[in-house]
Amino acid sequence: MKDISKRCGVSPATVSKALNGSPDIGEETAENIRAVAREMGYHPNANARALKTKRSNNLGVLFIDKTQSGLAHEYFSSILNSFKVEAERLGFDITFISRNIGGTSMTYLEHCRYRHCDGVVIASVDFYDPEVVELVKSDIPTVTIDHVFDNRTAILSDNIQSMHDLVKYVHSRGHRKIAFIHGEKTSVTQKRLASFYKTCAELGISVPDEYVKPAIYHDPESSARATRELLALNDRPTCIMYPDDYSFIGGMNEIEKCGLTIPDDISVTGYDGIHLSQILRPKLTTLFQDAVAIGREAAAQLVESILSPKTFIPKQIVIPGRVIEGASVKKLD
Amino acid sequence: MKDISKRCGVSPATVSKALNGSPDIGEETAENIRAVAREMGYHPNANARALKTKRSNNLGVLFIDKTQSGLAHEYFSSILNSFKVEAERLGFDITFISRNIGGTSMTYLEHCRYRHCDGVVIASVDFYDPEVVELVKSDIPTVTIDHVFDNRTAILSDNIQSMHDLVKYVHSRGHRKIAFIHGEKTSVTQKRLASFYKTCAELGISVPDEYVKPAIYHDPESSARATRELLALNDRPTCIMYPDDYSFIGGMNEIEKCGLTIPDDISVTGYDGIHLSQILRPKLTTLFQDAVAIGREAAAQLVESILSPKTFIPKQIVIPGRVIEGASVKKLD
DNA sequence: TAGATTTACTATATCGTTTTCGTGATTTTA
DNA sequence: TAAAATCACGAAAACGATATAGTAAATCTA
Repeated sequence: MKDISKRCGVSPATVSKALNGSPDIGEETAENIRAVAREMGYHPNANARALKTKRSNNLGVLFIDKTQSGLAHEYFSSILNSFKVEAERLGFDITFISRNIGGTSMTYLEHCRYRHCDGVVIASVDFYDPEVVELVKSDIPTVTIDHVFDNRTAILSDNIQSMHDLVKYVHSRGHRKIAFIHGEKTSVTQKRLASFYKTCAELGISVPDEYVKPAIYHDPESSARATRELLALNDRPTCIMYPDDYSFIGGMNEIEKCGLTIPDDISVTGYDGIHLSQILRPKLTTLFQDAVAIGREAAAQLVESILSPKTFIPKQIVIPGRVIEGASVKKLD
Repeated sequence: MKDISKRCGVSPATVSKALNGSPDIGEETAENIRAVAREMGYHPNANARALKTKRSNNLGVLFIDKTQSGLAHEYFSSILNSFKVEAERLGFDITFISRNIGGTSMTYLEHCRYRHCDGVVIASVDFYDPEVVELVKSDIPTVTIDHVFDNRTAILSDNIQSMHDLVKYVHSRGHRKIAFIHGEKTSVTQKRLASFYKTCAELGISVPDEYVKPAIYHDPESSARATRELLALNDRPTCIMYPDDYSFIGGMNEIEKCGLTIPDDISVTGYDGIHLSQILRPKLTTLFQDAVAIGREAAAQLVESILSPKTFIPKQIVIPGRVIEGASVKKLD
C-alpha cells in the first residue's frame, strides 16, 4: 500500500480508503488507485487487517465425530460443505477448531480466540462437554446444529415432523407392526423416539417394547444385532425403521442372511437420504434431511449475527425434511 | 502482554521472550511471567504474530471434487482428515482455499497470499488448471497428492504396484478372463491401466479390447452401464474390476438384475478399501489405499519444507496399498 | 586487576492495515 | 459576498506481537 501511495502521489490512508470504497475519496483518484493496485499485483494482508479491525473474516468450525473417522458421515460432511460454500460467498474463510494445536493443548475457546474467529458453528459434538459449553457461553457468536442452547441460534432438522411423516407413510402402506431401531441417546434421538411413539398412538398402533431397539448411529454392526433380535421375535414386525441409511446396510445383511427379501418379506426405512440410499436396490425409502439448507442457513445466520450484533435476535430455525419414497416399503393389504 | 509486563515490572520484550522460551531470560523471571500470564488469562494473537513473523501457522487446503459434492469421496475426506490431524499436531491450522471469496473472485494463489498460508496441499483437482499451475509454480511450498509436478513434493498412492497385486490375486484365484472398468483419464487412471495391461501380459492373459470399459470415478451409474455392456458380451469375463468401491454398487445392481450372484456367477473387485466395502455381503475384495498415511505424510512433508526451506529437498513419496481379501472373487479350478 | 565475555534485560522500530481527527480548498447558502 | 457546509485528502496513532541492537551488571580470564 505504501508503494501504491507513492506511485499515485497520495497517502496510504487514501489508498486504504479507495480500495475499501470509502465515500470520501474522489471518484477519479479512487479509480486511479484501483488501477495501479491491480497493476502492481496488490493484495491485502488478512492478518494486518484483522489486527486492526478486530474482524478476521474467519469462522470456526467445531465438528468432531466421536468415532474420529473424520468426515465420514455424509449428513455432516454435507452440512459442512454447504456451510463452507455459503460462508465463502459471504467473504468468510473457515478454520477447524480443535484442542491440541502444536502439542500445547488449548480449549476450544482458546483456539477460537487465538485465531480470532468472528463466529463458530458447532455440530456433531458432545454438547455437554464443559469446553463446548464454555465456548457457547462466551461472547463469540455461535450457531449450533441439531441442539439448542439458551438464547443462542440453532439450526434444527425437523425430527419431530419428519418422524411423524415417515411413520405415517409406513402406516399408509398398510403396516401395523412397526419396529424402530434408534441411535444412542441424544436430543435428536429423543425427538425421533417421542415422535415415533406419539404418531403410532395417533394412528392407533400399539408398540410392544421389544419393537424398539437401541443401536449406534452410523454403525452397521449394532444395527445388525438389533435386526437379528427383531427377526427372532415370535411376532415379527412387518417393517423395520433404521436410525440412518448407512446403518441399514448392517440390517440388510442380516435380513438377507435369513433368506428374506426386501421388501417382499420385510419392509425397511432409513433416515438421512444420503446418496448411497438411492443407488441401492431396492431404493431405500428414507427421510431426506436437507443438509444443504441446514449448512447454508447456519452460515447465513452466523454471519448476520456477526455483522449486526446489535439487532440480531437469536433464533431457532427448523428445516423441514421430506420422505423419499423408494421401493423398500411394501404395500400390504 | 503490556499488562503482563507491567504486573511483572519488566518490558514487553521480556514477556514475549519468556513466553516463547527464549534462552536469554532468567529462569526465575520467566517462570514468574508465565505464571502471571496464565493467571491473567493471556493468549497470543495469531494475527499479530503472523504479521510480525511472516509465518501464519496456517496451511492451505486445495480440495475440489469436480462433482461439487463436497467431501463425499471417502478416500479424499479421509486423506483430508488425516492431514488435518497431523498438521494440528505440528501446530498448524488449516484453511480451505477457494476462488470466489466474498463475491470478489481471486485466484487460488491470491487467496493463499491473502491468508498468508505457509504452505498448501493440493488434491483431487484439475492439475492442469492454470490457476493450480500458477500456485504450484509460486514460492509457496506445496505438496500434491497423486500427481507429480517438477521439483515439487508429491505423495503418491502406489497405483502401479497395487494394480499389479490386485490383478495377480485375481489370477491366483484361477481367473483368466478379467475385465477392467477404469475411471476418467487422469495420471492415476493411466497408471492403473498400464499396470493392468502389463501384469496381464506378464501372466500370459490376453485382454480383448471389449474387456476394458471407461466409466467415471465414484459414479455408480456409469459403472452400471459398463457392467451391462460386459454382461452382454458373448464371451463374458469371469471377473470385473471396478474403478472404486463406491462405483461397484452400480455394477452390483446390474449383476443382480441379471439374476447373477456374486461371486458364484461372477467375481468382482473394488478399489479404495472404504469402510462400506467391508460391510457389504459378500465382503468386497478390494485394494486398500492408505489414506491415513498419505494425509499424514503430506502434512509432515509440507511442514518440514516450511520449517527447513534451505535443506528441504522435494521428493516423491510412494505409499503402498494392500489387497484386502474379501469374498467377492471366487476360486476357480 | 583490567579487560573481555557473558547474562539478563530494555528501548525501539516494525509488520500492513485502518481509523480518527484535522485541514485547506471548494461549493453552497442566505 | 461572507459565512457555513461539504469535499477530498493527509498525519499520525494504533492493533499485538517480535526482532534487533544496545546496555548495565555480573562473571570470567590471564
